[in-house]
Amino acid sequence: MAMNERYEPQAIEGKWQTRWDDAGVFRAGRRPGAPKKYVLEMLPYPSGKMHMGHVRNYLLGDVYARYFWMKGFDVLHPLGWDALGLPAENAAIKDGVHPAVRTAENIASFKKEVKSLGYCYDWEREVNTSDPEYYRWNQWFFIQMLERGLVYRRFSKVNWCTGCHTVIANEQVKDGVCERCDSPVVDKEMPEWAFRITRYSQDLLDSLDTLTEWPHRITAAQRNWIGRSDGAEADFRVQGHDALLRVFTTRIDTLFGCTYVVLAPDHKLVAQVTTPERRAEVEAFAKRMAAQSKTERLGEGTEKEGVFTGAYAENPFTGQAVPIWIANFVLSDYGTGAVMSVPAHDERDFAFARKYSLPVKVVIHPASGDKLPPGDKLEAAYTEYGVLEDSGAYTGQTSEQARQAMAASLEKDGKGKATVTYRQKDWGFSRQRYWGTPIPIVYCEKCDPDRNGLPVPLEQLPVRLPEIDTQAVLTGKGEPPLAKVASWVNTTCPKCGGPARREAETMDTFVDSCWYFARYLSPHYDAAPFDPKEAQRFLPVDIYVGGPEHAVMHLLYFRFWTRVMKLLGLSPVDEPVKRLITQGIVNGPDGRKMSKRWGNVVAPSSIVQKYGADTARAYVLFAGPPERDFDWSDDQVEGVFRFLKRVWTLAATHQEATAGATHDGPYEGKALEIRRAAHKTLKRVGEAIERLSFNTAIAGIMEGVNALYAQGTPETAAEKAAMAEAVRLLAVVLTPFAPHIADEISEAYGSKDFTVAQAWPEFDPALVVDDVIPYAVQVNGKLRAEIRVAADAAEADVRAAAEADEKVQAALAGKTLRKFVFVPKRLVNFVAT
RNA sequence: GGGCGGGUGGCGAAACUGGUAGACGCGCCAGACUUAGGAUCUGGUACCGCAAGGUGUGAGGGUUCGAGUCCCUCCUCGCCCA
Repeated sequence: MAMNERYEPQAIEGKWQTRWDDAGVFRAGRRPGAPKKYVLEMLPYPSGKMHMGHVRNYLLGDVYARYFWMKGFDVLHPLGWDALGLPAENAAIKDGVHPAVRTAENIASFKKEVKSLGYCYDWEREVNTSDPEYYRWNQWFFIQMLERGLVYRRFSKVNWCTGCHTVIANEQVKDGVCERCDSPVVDKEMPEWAFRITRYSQDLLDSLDTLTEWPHRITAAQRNWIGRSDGAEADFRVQGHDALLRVFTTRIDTLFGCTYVVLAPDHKLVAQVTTPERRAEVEAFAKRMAAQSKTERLGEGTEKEGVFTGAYAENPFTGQAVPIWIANFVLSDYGTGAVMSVPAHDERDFAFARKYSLPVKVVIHPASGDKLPPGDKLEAAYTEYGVLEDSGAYTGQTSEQARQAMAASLEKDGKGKATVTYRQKDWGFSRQRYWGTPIPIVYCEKCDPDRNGLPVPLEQLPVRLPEIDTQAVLTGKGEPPLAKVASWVNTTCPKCGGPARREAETMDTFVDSCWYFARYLSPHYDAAPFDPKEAQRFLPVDIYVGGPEHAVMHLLYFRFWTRVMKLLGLSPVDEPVKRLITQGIVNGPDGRKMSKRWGNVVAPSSIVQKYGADTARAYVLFAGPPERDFDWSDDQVEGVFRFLKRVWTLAATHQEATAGATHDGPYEGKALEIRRAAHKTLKRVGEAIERLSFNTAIAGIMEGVNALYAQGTPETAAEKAAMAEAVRLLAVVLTPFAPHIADEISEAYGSKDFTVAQAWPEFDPALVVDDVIPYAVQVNGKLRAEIRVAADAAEADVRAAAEADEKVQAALAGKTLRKFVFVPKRLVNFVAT
């Protein structure tokens, strides 16, 4: 069929999307004998409208998925919906629309937009986390984990968001406010359910070393978040009491410099050891601290403060008595909730000691250079490692030696030991919300008087969310919404059959995204969360694309869950993802984050409408490297559109004349140049894709198109055949970036198959090397001339050609040659004085 | 404060293991075709200079025949963690 003269994306894109769908070209499993690739983008929360961040995210995966199809792999590239969660419920509180209704609407419109960009998803595998057939497996995992001690109920201080009226995770607290709604977060004592992720802290840490294809910043963030710290515990005897005070320190080598110890205000020994005359002040202080949040207590500008308890503790090595204080900067849930203070060698302790006139004793000196002044003259804490002084038997040892020796000695005497602590805490996942996975637990007063909770029997899963009167139940206030649904919350005990109550809390939605990547393997499987046979075939994910903001939440939780799935015998892999790609942000044209507030939002739909999906795709990829942020530019979009028009015009111009052109003999002259341009482009684009350099891949195609234009109209049969081949190859290399125009051109040039179903051809090595190449000629490192010589010219020939150049001769005149540098196929350098 | 990234033309950016800095695109300038063009095509475009030539990758030093790239000191912007 003859191509239209004008490039009209609107006229072709919908057609190809329908054809791809109808033919099912993107269905995984079509090539059972071929090696697989699993390409995945992070599960989207379906807001009504797609934004550019989504477009970019899915494109990065899409380029790979298409490229891998063409490379002959069996590709799994699915998409689904993170459909439970707060935004839909918050909206319901405002306008009374049931979250399920709103979510369904949002998914429908979001999906329509996704489809308009021509992504190559296998829609047969779409999953929706709000479907009971999905969340029943959250419940199933919960029960399996409960049986294995990986889920437990605890009574603890939780982060309570005053805006969302729910508990949120540590990771969701930013600067003391909720990252979702910016409301203040306060500490609240509540019972909650938690995953024992800390059982895997060390493994999650060690295994980071195997994630060699993850961005360094992400593994670094996880390492930091897990926060392993190697330290020691030491017991101080409390004078006048039969009590030991256990402190945690990372600097046991400074123990001889300890001049006081500090307890967390809520440490359990405080009440016991405080002397009667200090009691009033200590209690008042503790009460004040209890009312403050963690961030208030530890915030940047917060003054260190504390009070003396009146009690004394004995240094386990020297027996020396030091006062016991309580202070705001010691937290009960880190380490042992008690620290030994060594003001000479810790900044915080130093500031505290100076404020309250406590003694400062120097016990570490720098390994080289001047010694420190005595404690009372010290101007700042010396916190580096060094050599011990005034430290009994350890004097003269280095910090490193003393850390080992002192911890060993404590352990031998039963006064302490070397320990490892982690900053990472267990993952509290109870949420006082409706639109989440019901926690499959019932409370029976008869069978379970301690209210530990009884698991719902597996055969009764899923525990479905009840139908509700939205306005009556979702008020945003008070007890968990499900507690108000009497017909649901009142149930029978699975053990005795008597009356019981259901757990009214729901799960954090991060649970959903922990294992969705495995559900895609067999989205309708009903014997387990997924089919282990498929896991053997498709796991791990080969390429995972998403935002770097998920460095420590989702990406840590789902690594944890991967371990659970292995433990349960479902999956064979240790890590979920081989290669992680974190994409940069698409900012507005003004350089600010796209936001309604700034009025700088560029809607993907408007770009698709005006220029077509191919332009939107190619522009977003051309704008810069995947990991980097970029500012939207309307002018650059125009430029990319212009490029696609050039591609179209090139193809349309030569279509008729080259149709059926064949040539058997060798190619020469213009025909050869056309073939060279095409094969060089093929090589360059393939290499750029492998390197994740999509912007230069597109630049390479642009160069190829420019080179073909420069060749003008093909005249001979050889030229026509070469041009037809070149246009077909152009369609091939365009496929990952601009698949619609690629298929349209390919079809017009006689192809019977989708470009994505064709093989990515091998370039002809003979066509990508030039016969004559330029050499740079330098004299003393400065460029003086450029010469063109045969590509296979020997050093002597290149040198002779270089010496023959006038400019080189001028530069060398009157000088003595000291050295000659020859870099094959690059440059020569005359070093002369 | 700690960790991690970045600083290259008027702008977005290229430059594989040290080897012609600025590919490709935008913008701008000129020309062609046009009644016209903000369509399209062709050419030019780092800076200074008429030119020869010189200078240039945040600043300063170093290693090297040769440094955007490696080493040291510093400035600056961004993100994450405190």
